[in-house]
Amino acid sequence: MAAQRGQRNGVGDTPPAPTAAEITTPIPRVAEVPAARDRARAIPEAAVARLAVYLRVLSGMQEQGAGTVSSEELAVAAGVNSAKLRKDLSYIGSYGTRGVGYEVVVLIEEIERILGLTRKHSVAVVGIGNLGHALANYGGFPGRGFPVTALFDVDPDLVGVPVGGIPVDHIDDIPRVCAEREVSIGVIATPPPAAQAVCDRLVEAGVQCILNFAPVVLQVPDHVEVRKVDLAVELQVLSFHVARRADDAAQGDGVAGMGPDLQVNGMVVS
Amino acid sequence: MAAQRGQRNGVGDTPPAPTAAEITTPIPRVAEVPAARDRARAIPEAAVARLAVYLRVLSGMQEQGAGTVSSEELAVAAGVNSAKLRKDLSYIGSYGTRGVGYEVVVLIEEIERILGLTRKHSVAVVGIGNLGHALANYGGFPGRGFPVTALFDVDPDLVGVPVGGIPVDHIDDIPRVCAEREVSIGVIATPPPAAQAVCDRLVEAGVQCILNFAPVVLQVPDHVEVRKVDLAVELQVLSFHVARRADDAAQGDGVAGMGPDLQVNGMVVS
DNA sequence: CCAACTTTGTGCACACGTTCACAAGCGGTA
DNA sequence: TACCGCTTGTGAACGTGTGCACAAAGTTGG
Ligand SMILES: NC(=O)c1ccc[n+]([C@@H]2O[C@H](COP(=O)([O-])OP(=O)(O)OC[C@H]3O[C@@H](n4cnc5c(N)ncnc54)[C@H](O)[C@@H]3O)[C@@H](O)[C@H]2O)c1
Ligand SMILES: NC(=O)c1ccc[n+]([C@@H]2O[C@H](COP(=O)([O-])OP(=O)(O)OC[C@H]3O[C@@H](n4cnc5c(N)ncnc54)[C@H](O)[C@@H]3O)[C@@H](O)[C@H]2O)c1
Repeated sequence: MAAQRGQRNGVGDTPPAPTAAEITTPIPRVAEVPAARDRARAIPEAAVARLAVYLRVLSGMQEQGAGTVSSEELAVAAGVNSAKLRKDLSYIGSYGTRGVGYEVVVLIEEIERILGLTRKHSVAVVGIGNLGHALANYGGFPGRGFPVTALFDVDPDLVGVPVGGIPVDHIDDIPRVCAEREVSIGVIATPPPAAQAVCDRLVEAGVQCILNFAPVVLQVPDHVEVRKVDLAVELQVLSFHVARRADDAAQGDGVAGMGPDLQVNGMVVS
Repeated sequence: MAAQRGQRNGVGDTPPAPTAAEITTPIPRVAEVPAARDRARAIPEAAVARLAVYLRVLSGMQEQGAGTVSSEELAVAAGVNSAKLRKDLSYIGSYGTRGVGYEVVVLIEEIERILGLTRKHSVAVVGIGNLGHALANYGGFPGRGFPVTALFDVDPDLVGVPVGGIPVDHIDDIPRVCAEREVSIGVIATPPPAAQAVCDRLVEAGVQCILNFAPVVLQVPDHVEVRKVDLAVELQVLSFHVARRADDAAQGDGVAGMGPDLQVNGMVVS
């Protein structure tokens, strides 16, 4: 019976103290980032994900030699509306110049700081099958501050074999290897039945972040952050939209004719 | 001007009628899906994604021979709170029995119907590199109603080679092959610079849903639905949480001692 | 130095999503 | 039949996120 509320009970909610941020901040540090640290707590999850996107776009702009961007330009490039972009940026501070825009370099620095990218985050992949191989071979992570430093599998044929330049270790070595290489993010790419066990091992080894590709709901302690990538769910959501659209069309409403704007792209720059 | 964010603009809003459900619901139902279709429109995006998860969990329960589930059981298994689960289910209709729970079979049927899974959705993968191979070889999709029926690449060495049992076609054949095999979902797994061009080709070929793995913001017409899977963003969001947590620890604030409850994992089953 | 113009940063209202809490409905039992 | 305990379904409160619209702040040109 009963104690079911567990989830919200122990986790999500700010338990008793609504204070959170407006406390006087009793001089935790004289060093830089004075108020910014406090702000970090208040950044909406959705905004964090977008900041990562802005960062990527900004990097591209920097390579093309752009010195400054306006919120409008950046917004268009990132596929969001400019008000939202400015609000997102405001969560991390005020680094723009009114009448001008933002300095690309400054914005990159600040976003990286807020996202914790000033530090390298060592990544371990567990389950070196189809997906694990793809991840291990992918060159895009190290460049963005996420070096893949450890690979694990149970298959004895795989252990010792290097994949993407890194030899596969046996999962029994998770504790030792993760400690040695200071792994901070674990990626689970095992079959679903093995996922929870692997997750438990990673957590025991001190890994605090998990990216899970197995279609399973993982149970973890409060101090561990899990994000899941579930391709089947993505496909099903797409399927839902097709179905909804089909229904709309079947109903034969006036919108069907799609007069409003031709099919160039969903975004209007003006 | 204006139509900038096709995504939200065209869809989400409940136009005029707040009626929705509080009508007396006369005549529960004899003919199917009369009102249900209307409801489909009102299902929050977030709920749709969760319905897909419930569906997976229910399938597992069905295989284990379960006949009925209570919202509480299902909620725990799906990792959500039971009120949310019931609300989500209520969007698709009332298929439970008070005092008892839901019939697993019925729930599966209804969710599949709402998600449009009664129809098969043919999938095409474009870009048969690391990731494309993994996707093509993955056996989990066909079983869930998403048969991968076409593969495309530009690399002449790949064209004609079968991957996961399906021969790779050249991207110039996208229009023909997609039409022949009635592809309804396109998966983009090409390098970022090629993504937009590939997307345009798919759209031109009549594909209405795109799942994009390339870290690029795709521009599409309003009638095309795009979902993106951006692993770099996932990792960066995790990084953000590590950083935030590190800050919290550094601040050594009083919240640490809170001790409302220890609880090993977020969920209490009793 | 001022006026005109540009762009940021944000208060505010609204939309969306989550959670609570309870009446309504059902099965079982006396 | 009448009662009782259990579980659903949902109105309503609440919290989060989005977008508008504008004052503040800067730049440019005269
Ligand atoms: N491949 C895809 O495109 C794809 C798509 C969606 C979801 N997924 C999910 O990702 C996961 C991996 O998929 P895959 O196609 O790479 O599977 P796979 O079978 O190719 O690889 C699984 C790997 O995990 C290893 N393994 C098994 N048990 C293990 C354990 N206890 N500890 C460590 N390693 C173990 C196996 O030896 C194997 O190398 C699955 O959960 C799958 O559902 C994969
Ligand atoms: N591999 C991963 O784990 C991973 C992780 C995150 C993101 N991604 C993204 O997924 C995409 C694919 O990654 P990958 O590792 O498989 O890359 P890859 O280089 O291994 O494969 C890319 C494939 O696309 C093909 N290609 C190139 N241009 C094409 C075009 N115009 N039309 C069709 N095909 C074309 C290439 O021939 C190649 O086979 C990239 O955008 C990458 O950023 C991959």
